[in-house]
Amino acid sequence: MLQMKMIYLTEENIVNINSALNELLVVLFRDINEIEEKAVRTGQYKNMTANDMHVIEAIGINGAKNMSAVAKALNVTTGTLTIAINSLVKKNYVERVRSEEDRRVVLVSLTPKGRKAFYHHKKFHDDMIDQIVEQLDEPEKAVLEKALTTLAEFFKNKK
Amino acid sequence: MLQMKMIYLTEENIVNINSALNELLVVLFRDINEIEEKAVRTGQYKNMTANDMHVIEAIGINGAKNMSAVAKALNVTTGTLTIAINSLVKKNYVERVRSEEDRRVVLVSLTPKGRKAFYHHKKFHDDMIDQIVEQLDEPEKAVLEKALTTLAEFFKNKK
DNA sequence: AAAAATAATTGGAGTTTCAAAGTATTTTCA
DNA sequence: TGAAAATACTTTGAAACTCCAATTATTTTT
Repeated sequence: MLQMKMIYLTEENIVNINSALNELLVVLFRDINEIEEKAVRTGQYKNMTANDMHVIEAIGINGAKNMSAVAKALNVTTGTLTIAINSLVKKNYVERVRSEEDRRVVLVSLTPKGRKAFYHHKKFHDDMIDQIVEQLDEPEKAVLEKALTTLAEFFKNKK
Repeated sequence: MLQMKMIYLTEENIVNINSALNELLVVLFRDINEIEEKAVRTGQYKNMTANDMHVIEAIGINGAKNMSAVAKALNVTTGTLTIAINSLVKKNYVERVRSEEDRRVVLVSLTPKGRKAFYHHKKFHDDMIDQIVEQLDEPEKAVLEKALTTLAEFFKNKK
């Protein structure tokens, strides 16, 4: 497969692109989480908080994880996670069992309801990406990937 | 000015781009706010929370704004904003004066210290955009803008 | 064994949030 | 004009989330 792409730019276009980019990124930064939360907290997931979603995402659907690992992934203390898990267990999104191999360890995993919530959240991401990607041809996707990689790199350095 | 760009893609590249894009966006979404907060809370701004930054950004540097307008811009109740402003006044980032024209109205504006914080935060955004933009040529910037516009559009529909 | 280390929970204190009630002021209109 | 309604903001009370430090239970080290 082979593609060729030509883009013609005027001076005026170029001047505007930088400030447009700036504005877009600022808006996205400011609203991203809020919008995601609103989009995900619908229907049967009304009683899930943004925090609940993050914890569910961190536990994931690949079997049980211990508290320390999940807390580390979320960048919170285990004390904080204990409280979050208490609430998720009460709401029946998460199951909590003590490890047989090491009785100090507590393993958390998603219940069927928790897994459904996980996929519901994932769908938001997938839809978003689909919508972006379907507007772009392959060379454009390659460019976007490059830009996002740069962005990710910028963040990694700041961390 | 005129530019011409050619990109050749193999089948394999194309398959990987979608999943790479997906992963990048997910990572950016998850970490954006946390990283921004860490990047901004340095040196003399150590005692500023992410919340403080948002309020300072919403007040801006173009004169005083009343509480309702700022609360609306931030998508919080005025009660919530009152508490945030209490803290910012105590920390000397914000000044609060009652309007002479309408004594019900409270006007908030940034102190010199608040304006410095505003520019400090702005610098983070500017640096980030510079770093991305300097890696891209003009046609590439146009593609990035297109993708971000799509993303912003996606959000607007979800709101 | 006793001491040290590890994993998680608990308790206390501080923020941030909202909804609802309260206060002060201005506008409406009868 | 002056009572009622509307507006702008603050306060209060309750819930959610956070951390740090203390505690409990268990395992590892020496």
